[in-house]
Amino acid sequence: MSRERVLRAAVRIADEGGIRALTMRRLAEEVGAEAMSLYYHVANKEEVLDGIADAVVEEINDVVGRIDVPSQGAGWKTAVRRRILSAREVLLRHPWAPGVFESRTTMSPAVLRYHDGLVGLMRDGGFSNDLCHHALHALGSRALGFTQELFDPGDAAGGDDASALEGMAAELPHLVGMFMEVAHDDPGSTLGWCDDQTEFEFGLDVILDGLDRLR
Amino acid sequence: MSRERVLRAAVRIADEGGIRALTMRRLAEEVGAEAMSLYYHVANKEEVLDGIADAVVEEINDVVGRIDVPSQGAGWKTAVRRRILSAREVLLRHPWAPGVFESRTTMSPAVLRYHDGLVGLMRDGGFSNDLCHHALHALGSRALGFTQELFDPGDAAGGDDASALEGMAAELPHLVGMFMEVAHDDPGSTLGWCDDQTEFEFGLDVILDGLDRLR
DNA sequence: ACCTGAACACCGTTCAAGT
DNA sequence: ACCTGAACACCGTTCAAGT
Repeated sequence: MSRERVLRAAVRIADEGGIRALTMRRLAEEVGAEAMSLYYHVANKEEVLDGIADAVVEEINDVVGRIDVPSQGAGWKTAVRRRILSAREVLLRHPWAPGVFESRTTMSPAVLRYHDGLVGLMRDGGFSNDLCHHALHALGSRALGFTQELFDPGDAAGGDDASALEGMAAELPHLVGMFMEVAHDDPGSTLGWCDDQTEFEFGLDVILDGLDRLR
Repeated sequence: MSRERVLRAAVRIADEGGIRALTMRRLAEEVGAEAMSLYYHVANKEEVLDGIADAVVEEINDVVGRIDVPSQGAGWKTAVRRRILSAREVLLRHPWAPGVFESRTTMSPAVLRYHDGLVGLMRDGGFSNDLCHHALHALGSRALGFTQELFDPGDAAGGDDASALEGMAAELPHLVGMFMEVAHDDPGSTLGWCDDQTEFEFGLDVILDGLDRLR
C-alpha cells in the first residue's frame, strides 16, 4: 500500500459509485486492508479528497499540455476555448469532481498551474495583467470546464408531460411560455431539452467575446 | 412545534454556526425537543435542507418583488442587474445557502418563481424565448447572486508574504507576474486583494453586455 | 395527535498493541 | 516501518411505546 495506490483506489470508487460511496472503510476494502491502516498513509479523509481533486486536475493538465495551437493576438480566443473545452472533457469522466473542487479550502498546486497556463494564453492575446485578473474571476469555475447548474429549466417540466405545464402557466407565465416555444422549436430533444454542451459553449463564448472586446 | 418553527430554527443554526452545525440533534435542541420528535414534522434531513433553501429564495423573492424600475427596451439590463445584485445581498446574509442550493436535486418552487420574473424582464427587453433560455444557462448560479470561486488567486499568496511568491515564480510565471502587478497597482487591499463584489459585477456585466448585443 | 427512549447501522478517528 | 482490534464520539433514522 502507498499514498499513490490509496488515491488511485479513491478515484476509482468515486468514478464508479459517486462521491458518497467513498468512505474510509470502503476505501480500505478496495485497497485490501483495514480502515485504520489508511491513516498511516494519509492524515485524514480531507487529505484523500485533496488528493483526488489534485489527481483530476493533473489529468486535465496532461491533456491541455498537449494542445498546440497559436495563441498570439486574436488567436488567444481559440486557444483558451480549446483549453477549457478539453478540461471539460476530462471532467465529464469524473462527474464528482466539481463538487469536490468546491469543498476544497486549500488550493491545489495543479489548479494553480492550470490557471497559470490560462493567463499565459491571455497574455499572448495582449491582455493586461489587470484584465487577466478580472477574466479569471469572470470565468470562475467555467475556466475548468464546468458551471453550477442551479436548476435545469427542462428538468422541471421534462419529467411530467405537457399537461403539468398548463397547471403551472398561471404562476409561471414567462417560464412556461419560454419552455413551450423552445420545446416546440426543437421537438427532437425530448430527453433533456437543454443540450448541456451547447449551453456551456454559448455561455463561454459570451464571456470570451466580451473579454476580446476589452483587450 | 411545527414545520415552520423547525425550519426557522434550522436557518438560525446555519446562519450562526455554518451548515455543518446543522444536525438533527442540534436542531431538536434549538427547538426544545428530542431529535426523534423532528420526524413527526419533517420526513428527513433532506426535507429540512429543501426547506431552508426555499426559505432563502422566498426572502430573495420578497426583496426583488419590491423593486420597481422600468424594464422596457434598453431598460432590461438595469432591471436585471438590480434584481441580481439584490439577490446577492440576501445571499451574503446566508453564506451557507449556495452550498445547499447546489446539493438540491428537486427544484424549489421559489427558484422557479425567481427565474420566471427574470425571464419576464428579459422579454420586456425584447429577448426571444430562445435567447431567454440561453441567457438563463449563461448566467447559471450568477442569476441568484453567487458564483463558484474555485480558487481565489489572491488567497494563494496573500497569506504568505512576497518572498513566498518569489519561490513560485519559476513554476507559475504568469500568475505570479499578474499578482505582483495587480497588487502593486492596488497596494491598499492587503487583506484579500480581490474585491469579491467588484469581481462579481465585472463578470455579470460582461454577460449582460453580451446578451444585450444579441437581443 | 404529538412526543420520546432505546436501539441500529453507519460514519471518521484515536490509541495501544501487534508483527 | 507498517498494519490492526477494540473502542469512542458522533451521525441519521426506525420503531415500539408512552401521554
